[in-house]
Amino acid sequence: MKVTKEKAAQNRAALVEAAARLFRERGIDGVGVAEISKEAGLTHGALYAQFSSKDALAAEALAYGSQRANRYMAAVKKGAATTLRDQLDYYLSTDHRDNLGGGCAMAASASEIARQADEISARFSEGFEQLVGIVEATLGEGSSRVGRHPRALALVAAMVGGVAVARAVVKSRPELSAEVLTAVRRILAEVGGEFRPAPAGRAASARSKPRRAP
Amino acid sequence: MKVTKEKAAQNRAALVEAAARLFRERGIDGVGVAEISKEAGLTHGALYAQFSSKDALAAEALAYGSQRANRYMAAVKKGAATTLRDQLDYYLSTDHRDNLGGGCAMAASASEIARQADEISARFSEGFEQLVGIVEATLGEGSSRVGRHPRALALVAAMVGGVAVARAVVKSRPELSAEVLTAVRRILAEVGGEFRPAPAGRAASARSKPRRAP
DNA sequence: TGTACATCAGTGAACGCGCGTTCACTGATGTAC
DNA sequence: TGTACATCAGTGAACGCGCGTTCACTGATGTAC
Repeated sequence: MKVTKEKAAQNRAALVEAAARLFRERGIDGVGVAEISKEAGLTHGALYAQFSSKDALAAEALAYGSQRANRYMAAVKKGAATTLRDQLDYYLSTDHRDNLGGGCAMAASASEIARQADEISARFSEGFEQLVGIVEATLGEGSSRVGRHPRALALVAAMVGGVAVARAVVKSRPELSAEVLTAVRRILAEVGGEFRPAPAGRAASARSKPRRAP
Repeated sequence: MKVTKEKAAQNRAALVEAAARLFRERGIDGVGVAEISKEAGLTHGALYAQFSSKDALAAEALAYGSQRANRYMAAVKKGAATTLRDQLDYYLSTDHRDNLGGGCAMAASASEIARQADEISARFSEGFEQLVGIVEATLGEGSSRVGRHPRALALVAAMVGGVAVARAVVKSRPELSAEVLTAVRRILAEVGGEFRPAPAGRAASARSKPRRAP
């Protein structure tokens, strides 16, 4: 039966929300349209009244999830300016690692996206660029020879890889998983320019090495 | 009909090789046992004479693929010692990005592994640690406060993330994909200690910033 | 405001299909004598 | 070395199952008059 426009919009939103969570938890190919519909309190027929295909829903769910997660990243620290350190502490935390369904969609699906429909990978690219912009805004000057924008690209790619790897190894090697998160967090803080090595002195002349020949 | 032990071993190897390639190209859930068997010149029944399940084959295929790929990484530069730069140039190349089936199994499957059977994620962890060891062996001293081992953990996680992200965005944003590879390559070379910023001078006093307060 | 009716979101049965796995069977291998 | 036979890798039909998608139908909504 027909429902009010308002109710129909609510149903559509419920489908997107359920899909966003389930796809992150179990992958796009790992969840069926029946389960998504049921989770949203509907039948699978209703899904096809709202979306032309499962792929179309997946694309919208990815865009929705990215918006939501990126908004969170942009304001991790409540009531004060968010720094790169705050972002890294959240993104590369065990909490985020263990929260598949509620975390970053890119970390949850990075290596699967290449095999998905074009509309899905296009939404991934948009979410990625948006997160790069958010991270870039917090970058310090640092000591790197690499500019801010490419540094932000590398940071986000490394953050995605860090969480994906930490999730992949956590079942068999939980300590290794935590070490990966910590290592990536520390290295990226240095790259981002918040930590900087002491410029000289620091009992370090024995450590200094001649610069690599070209 | 029965075949010689030698032929049976060849058939088993052909199954593992076909599975390793196909799983990397299309994901473990994206390839059926029928296709793997056909690719190896057998029927799916033969697969079950060699392996107890698809998951068991996937675990062995992942181990096989990791061995193969890591052996390559350990000796990228032919006829001379392989440096970190050689490894980064290969791993973060467009060639590697575009060679799903022949490249690193971790980059191809990182975000899917968390959802797979325990035996599969255990093989991932082993391959990851092995690659960390290979990369660690080429690390320079660098200017980082972070030790060699955690630096190697972060490097490999970032390499995996860089290739996974580059693959995810290449269909919709090929230039962005190339930029990601280049950015990650340059940043990781710095982290690895092969590039180091000029310690002082270099028309840089205006660039230097006071160290962050604790 | 009241009535008539076209619209269309949602239902649920049905579609063809490919999945992983099982199993009775085949027949060359390789062992026991 | 020659013969008898148990082994078992591989075949191919069949299994139940869940998948994405379609479609005839329902009935409250919302519009036209």
